[in-house]
Amino acid sequence: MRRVAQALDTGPASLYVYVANTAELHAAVLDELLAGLPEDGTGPWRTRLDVLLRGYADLLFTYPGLARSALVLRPVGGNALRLYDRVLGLLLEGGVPADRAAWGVDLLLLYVTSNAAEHSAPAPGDIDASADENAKTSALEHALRSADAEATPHVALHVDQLLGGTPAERVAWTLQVLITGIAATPTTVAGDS
Amino acid sequence: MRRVAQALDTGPASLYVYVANTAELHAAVLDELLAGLPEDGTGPWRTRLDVLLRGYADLLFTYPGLARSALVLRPVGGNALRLYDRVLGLLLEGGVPADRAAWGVDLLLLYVTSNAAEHSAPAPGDIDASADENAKTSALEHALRSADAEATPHVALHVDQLLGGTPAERVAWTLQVLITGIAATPTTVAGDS
DNA sequence: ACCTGAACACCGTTCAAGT
DNA sequence: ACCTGAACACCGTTCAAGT
Repeated sequence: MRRVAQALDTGPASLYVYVANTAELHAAVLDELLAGLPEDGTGPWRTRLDVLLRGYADLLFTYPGLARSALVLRPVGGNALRLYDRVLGLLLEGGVPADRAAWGVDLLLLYVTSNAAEHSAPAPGDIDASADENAKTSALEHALRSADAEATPHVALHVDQLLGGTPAERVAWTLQVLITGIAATPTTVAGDS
Repeated sequence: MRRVAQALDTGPASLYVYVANTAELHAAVLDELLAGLPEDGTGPWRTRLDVLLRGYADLLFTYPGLARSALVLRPVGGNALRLYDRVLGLLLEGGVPADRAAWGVDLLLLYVTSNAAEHSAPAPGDIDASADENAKTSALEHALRSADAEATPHVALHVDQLLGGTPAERVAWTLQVLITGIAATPTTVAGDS
């Protein structure tokens, strides 16, 4: 709030004329940015869904603070609704039954959002995000590699696979997992399909 | 930090003798709490996996601040490793190929963590979390119900399904989606299976 | 050597006082 | 009626000074 106010050459109190709190400000900024998502192209639905979700992911990676905000307070602005609609539309185009597709939208966007939030340094010391990222990765790697084979036999046996793959490979795999699972798993709710 | 220090009848500076920062303190507390997860029982692996993940979810729902911390800084303490090991072991027991199971552990725990973080009020005004929860739900419901049928036709057509299901039903469905997808989706990495 | 009081550098939010 | 300076009530972290 204080930084935004400063950029607008006023005091932080002035912002409260337009937004109720920081969460609302974040939501408004995010919805504005969502207008910049690439338009739908041509090609198979699966590819277009990938492009759309990656576009959203890129946006959230660029502004990790917004990813954290979007996680606790779901975006409900006009552009966010259009994003939901596009994801839902693509799943339906792919032949996913409506009830599964409806719940699946939530899951896909939750994954993209939380993945972006996860790979983000905590807000304050935002000076060197990639150094922080490396520190986190090597802390995890060290913990897994020095795992006790007695206490955690499966981890010890499969360290290389636990740590394997590039971030891009893992994201691609995870999206495939989600879409496959969504298409294959009936909901408990009766309804059209 | 200040609250913890006060509970220990000292100043906040004293804590920095034992931890480097707030993130480390959170990680230590979480790992301590993870020791209280229920032991593995008997029955089909799928049920035991559900019980384990729900136990973790309950813990994170009880301390939403820890869920947010665990999201940005992965737990790597001894008890966290045991949790990874148990989840990995159960997937392997279920016949999931090792490479998929290894990546799947990450995804399952990310989902549980981010779901807990999502359903948590922002830290400061933690007075009435359920009121905040209701406000968020009705804001989402209102946004979806008043969706423009022109701009977002799929959303307009499937509002009831988008909003349908109890939280418990959605969690159960999502876990099924994840496990189904994990078991069915080959990784891009060559290796044992 | 180990601990800590006090200060530093921030936050978001409120409200009385201004125009 | 609309805007905002200044204050309030917090944070996490540092470091010089104490024991």
